[in-house]
Amino acid sequence: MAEQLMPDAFIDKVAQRFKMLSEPIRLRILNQLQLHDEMNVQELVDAMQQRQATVSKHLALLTREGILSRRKEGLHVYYRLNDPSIAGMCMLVCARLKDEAREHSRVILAD
Amino acid sequence: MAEQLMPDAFIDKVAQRFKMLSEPIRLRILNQLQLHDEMNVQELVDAMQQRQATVSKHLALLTREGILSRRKEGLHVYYRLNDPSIAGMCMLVCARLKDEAREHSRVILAD
DNA sequence: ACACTACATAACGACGTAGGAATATAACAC
DNA sequence: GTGTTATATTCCTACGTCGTTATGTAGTGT
Repeated sequence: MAEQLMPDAFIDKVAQRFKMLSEPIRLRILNQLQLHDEMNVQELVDAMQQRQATVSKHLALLTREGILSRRKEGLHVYYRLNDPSIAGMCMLVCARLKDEAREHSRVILAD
Repeated sequence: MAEQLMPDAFIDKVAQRFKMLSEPIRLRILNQLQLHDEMNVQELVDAMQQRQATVSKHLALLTREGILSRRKEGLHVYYRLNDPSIAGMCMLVCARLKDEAREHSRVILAD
């Protein structure tokens, strides 16, 4: 008999963590921060093509969740990735999506 | 320079996948299906303590997303986990949450 | 045919959260 | 102090999705 995926007591927190990763703009922010170790808000605003308020709000969410760290330096605030599990999660999902795509095309071709 | 977490073209699909995992009730369904390989709707309704319509809708979402598979047998419909990446994702998140909790208590104790 | 069961779906209201505009706050320069 | 810049926050509206209720549909049995 297989074990549980997660303890019942963790379910709400796990759901919350996944929710933080369920917005494309937040994933794009994480993607940027993976490329450039550290970025300030304006740099992210430029990269995201989104309003400063919008970016700031997502940064606040990700930081409260522990996914980003925040470092203030003068007028600027620098963010960086603070969750070593993120990379693995994204890799897992991407690999799975590729598998699905491959499987799907195989089925299509089999017709 | 680190690589991207995911290709830009995948971002929307990755976000969608995470969104499917961002509801406690859906995680509880996945947890049940991990324990009992295959369950029909009524069995899941009983385990979830939720209305049949509610459970059916979440099952439909997870199935359309490719996370569950569906097998009809007479009047009953049996669902099972169909995404081998789910277990790894949940493990990663849970491990991370535990790390955070440990780190947090360390900080607290250090005061 | 009718009745019953298991499940799916539609219509509805409630709530959460996204983005936009405006405003507040903080740090610097003068 | 005033002014300016970088960032955070508040208020608002719009939209998505949750759960509930009611109804539809498919399969079985008589």
